Amino acid sequence: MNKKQLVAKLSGSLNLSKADAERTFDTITNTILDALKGDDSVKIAGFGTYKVAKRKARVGRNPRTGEQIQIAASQKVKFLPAKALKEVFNR
Amino acid sequence: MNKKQLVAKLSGSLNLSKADAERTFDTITNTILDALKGDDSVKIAGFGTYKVAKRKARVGRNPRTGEQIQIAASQKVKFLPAKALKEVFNR
DNA sequence: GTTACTATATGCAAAAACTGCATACCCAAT
DNA sequence: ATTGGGTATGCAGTTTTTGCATATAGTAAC
Repeated sequence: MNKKQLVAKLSGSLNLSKADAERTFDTITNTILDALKGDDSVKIAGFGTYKVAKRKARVGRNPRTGEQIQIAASQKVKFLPAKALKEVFNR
Repeated sequence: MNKKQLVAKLSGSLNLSKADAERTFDTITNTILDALKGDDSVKIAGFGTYKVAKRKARVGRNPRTGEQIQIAASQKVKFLPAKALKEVFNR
């Protein structure tokens, strides 16, 4: 499912136009993003937690050539599924 | 930020009552969940992709006793941040 | 207020992710 | 409808993450 299909479904469920459904959805993702930018994690009970994880610089390797490569430190958004979410897929 | 705080923010941004904002939010997470249950991944352009990843069975360990334990195969929801999302935190 | 969930901390084995890069593919926006 | 761009895949080898049991503390939900 892509964003377009998701918005179409929401449009029906929420009784909104597709444009409004998309605006609503974008507002939510942007709100989550802003919180993460502000160095905050976002916990959604029953769904999961979004966190920004810091990755240290390290030595990697080009799999083609085997050449060693210095990899800079970075940050990535991690999603940790909540208990309820795990259970849905494991029973 | 927790769900309550997120809903409060959305209530403002979307000009909805808190109850409606929460309903809207829950509808979205449920829609995503349903898609994942249906063995589908959910791609959200500019944000990320939710996938169900299969984890193989493996050997674990009780950290208290050191006793070895067989861990069954399982599934978990993975979130892969989109390029745009990574760039926000790495520049 | 009471119940439920979540984070944490512990040691350690094995799975999985990460790196560059080219290709194929699918989506999004023009 | 076309095209540009993000995304998936495969490759190997090293780094990183995962998740086991369990109690406690803190937070959130109802």
